[in-house]
Amino acid sequence: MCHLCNYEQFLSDADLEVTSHRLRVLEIVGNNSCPLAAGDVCKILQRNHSINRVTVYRILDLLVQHDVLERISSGGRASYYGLAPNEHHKQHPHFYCTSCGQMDCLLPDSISVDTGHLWKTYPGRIEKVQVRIDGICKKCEKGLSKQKQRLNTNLK
Amino acid sequence: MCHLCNYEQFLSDADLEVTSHRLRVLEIVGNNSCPLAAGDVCKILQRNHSINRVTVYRILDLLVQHDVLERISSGGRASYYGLAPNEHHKQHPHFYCTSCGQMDCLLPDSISVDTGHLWKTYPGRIEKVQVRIDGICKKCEKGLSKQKQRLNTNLK
DNA sequence: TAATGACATGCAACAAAGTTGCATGTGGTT
DNA sequence: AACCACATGCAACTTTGTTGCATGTCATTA
Repeated sequence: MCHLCNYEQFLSDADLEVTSHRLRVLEIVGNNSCPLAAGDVCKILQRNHSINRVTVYRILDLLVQHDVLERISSGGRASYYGLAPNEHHKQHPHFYCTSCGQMDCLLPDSISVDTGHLWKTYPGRIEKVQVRIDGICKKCEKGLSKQKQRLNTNLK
Repeated sequence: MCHLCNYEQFLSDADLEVTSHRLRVLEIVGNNSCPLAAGDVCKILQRNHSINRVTVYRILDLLVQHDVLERISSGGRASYYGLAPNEHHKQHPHFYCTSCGQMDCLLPDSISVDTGHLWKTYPGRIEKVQVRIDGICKKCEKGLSKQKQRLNTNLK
């Protein structure tokens, strides 16, 4: 989402050792225009480097725990990852295409949500409010792709 | 969610053959106060009847396709199922407890979402706006349960 | 320099949730 | 009775992720 970010700084600010694997995972997720599934990150990394699938999962978990990345659930089975909201990246909703599995970021204020009442009245602890739009993306509507188009074009 | 519903009617209105398995799956989901995962539906059914896991998945899929049920994605790995919005059941947001996996229904107007602008401007087809609150439910906050409490108490 | 310890990574096996292909059962129609 | 459509069962498979343990790496200390 951003080529201006200093990813090394992100890691050390989060008290994480800076390793090449961690940096690469973070760069791939951070520089991508839309959230990526763990499997996608794997595939992209393995085009040029050798890295174990499990390591990718562990790094993603670690980065989510330390609030560097955000885990975004989709209408499908995989979780997606994007940069966590920070001073340069406002929280925003996402669009999930149920046809090709592509997940897009929407503008932060394309949808307004008022959760004020719930925060005041809900008896448990609220950690995150997630808004997701499901539907069919432009490309799929035009019939440019039937299924999992992203996996065949962007990746692999 | 409702004991006033005529589930047989729901099935035939959706042009679906009424079988005992389908009716039982629909009753279990429909009469439960919160959405259930496919595995939960299985366990509940298998307390009194013999039914194959795959059949439960297929029936749930079928009912979602015919807009009798709604598939609700959680912050976890499983999908949850509840009655689809209809004249007696307004669409509403859900609360997902990341500790015990319990998913609760919130009141339809506990959160207000304005998607008007997006509907007018988004270049694809919007099918569903899903709002989910993630957090820790009351029971878990009180330490009444560590993990997967629901599976140990309500079910099984 | 060698030993130590902390932690990052790799690898194999496992697990949960869901899907697929094919066989069998069932109920209505010819 | 023969046939057909469709519901269900069963085994095997897939995807996504997790766990336990072995190994590698690097900084610190003896």
